[in-house]
Amino acid sequence: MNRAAGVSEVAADGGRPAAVVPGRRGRPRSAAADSAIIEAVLSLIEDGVSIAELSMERIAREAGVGKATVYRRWPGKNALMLDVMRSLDVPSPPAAGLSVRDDLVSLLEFLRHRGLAKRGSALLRTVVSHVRAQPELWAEYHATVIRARHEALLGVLRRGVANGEIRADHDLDTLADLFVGPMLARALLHERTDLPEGLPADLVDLVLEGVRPGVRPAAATAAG
Amino acid sequence: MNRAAGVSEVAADGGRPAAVVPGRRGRPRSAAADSAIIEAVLSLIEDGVSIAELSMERIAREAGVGKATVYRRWPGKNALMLDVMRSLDVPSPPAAGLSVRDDLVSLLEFLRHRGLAKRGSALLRTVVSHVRAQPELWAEYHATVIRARHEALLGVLRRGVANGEIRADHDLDTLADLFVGPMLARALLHERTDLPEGLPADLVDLVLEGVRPGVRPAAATAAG
DNA sequence: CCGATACGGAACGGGGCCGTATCGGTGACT
DNA sequence: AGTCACCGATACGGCCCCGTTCCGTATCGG
Repeated sequence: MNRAAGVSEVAADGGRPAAVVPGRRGRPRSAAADSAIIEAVLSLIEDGVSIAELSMERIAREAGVGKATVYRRWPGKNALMLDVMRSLDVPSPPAAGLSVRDDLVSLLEFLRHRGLAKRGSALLRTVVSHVRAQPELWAEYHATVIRARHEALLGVLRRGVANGEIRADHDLDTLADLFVGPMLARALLHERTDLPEGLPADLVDLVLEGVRPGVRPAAATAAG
Repeated sequence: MNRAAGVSEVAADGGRPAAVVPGRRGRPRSAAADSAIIEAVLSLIEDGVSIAELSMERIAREAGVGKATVYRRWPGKNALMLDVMRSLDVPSPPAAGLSVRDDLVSLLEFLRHRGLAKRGSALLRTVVSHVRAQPELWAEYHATVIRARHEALLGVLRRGVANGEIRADHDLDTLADLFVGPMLARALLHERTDLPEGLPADLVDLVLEGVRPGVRPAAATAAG
């Protein structure tokens, strides 16, 4: 566990089970092994095994795979974990194009399912905890996954600013946090970590309309 | 690391370096050792040592203390970490009593300093990551620290509902997340994890007034 | 067919940590 | 003065893990 995990072992190739070189001699890599290993990690974590208790040996055992087969694909646990994280990510939200409000809802809805949903939640929380605590891994994950999501959200917000649905007098990054943050808080801070069905819509409307009671017409109206 | 960390070793006494029994014979426990140990953990983490790399042996070494001295106080690493977390917590926010809006700001301001502030941030993030990943520890920490903060926030919100500053048509827990979540998002998701000075006030006003541009009595700026 | 590379399994030497025990010494009680 | 629990230090057996290397076998390209 404590053998001073190689710092740059991730940056090397960015992870990934090493695409098989086309003009390759000999027996090809088994795709089954690839997924068996990833699945083993996920399954162990889902069973409540903390990351600290995960060793390469145990992972290989659970996957029914030789240790060498794991090391042939990843240089170490960090690189493996990074791929596990990536495997939890899905390509991208479609970004429908309805009203900005609806886009926001579906973006948060996407978050609700992915990552923060019931089953995956223990899983993602555990993995994220580990990655978060390791600067190298975190930087990589941030650049890969989080930034993409953030950009998607920013896109929607920009559209909202352009068409007047979103106020223009604040930093867009801050506004983005207003939408994502409550989901995060709910998933991380409370005892029940599953996110109820209607939450995204509720949150979006609340954030849009504000917490103050004053009644608002749907669109802009000069009050006072 | 992987010796199946005793599950209930925390619940026993809830941690804490074992208050010295009054009618006690012999040499009393050294309070200096108590704090040296806690400080050692903090210092190591601040130096970027991941929790997985923290061993009781190393902690004792860093603290200039015999291993036995550590084990005399805490039954294991989990209990120790729990106390370390607690040591990061400060008694409580004063809860001033100005306008509800101002109370919210100072509550978030309190959060900004405590826990999420610059220096403590790496520290708290690391420790929290570890605790979060261990259900036993998390439950304990949640019951002790998080619940208290949440209740304080709920109190302010209730006052707001009573005097009309806060809308009454939503779950208070949800509203609470609206305020805390963005702070969390900012501290956890971004690359710069320090929270700028004016953030709490900005957030509170944004959440209160809403993200829609429609002009409101209190807010001047009308966009587009 | 042959050489190359993969596979699962097992073993290797090296190392760190766990939690306990045992030192000689120390200091606050009675 | 005497007692007794503390102190730091050191050592212990046991365990697990690391990352590599070696098997014998399987499966590809040439």
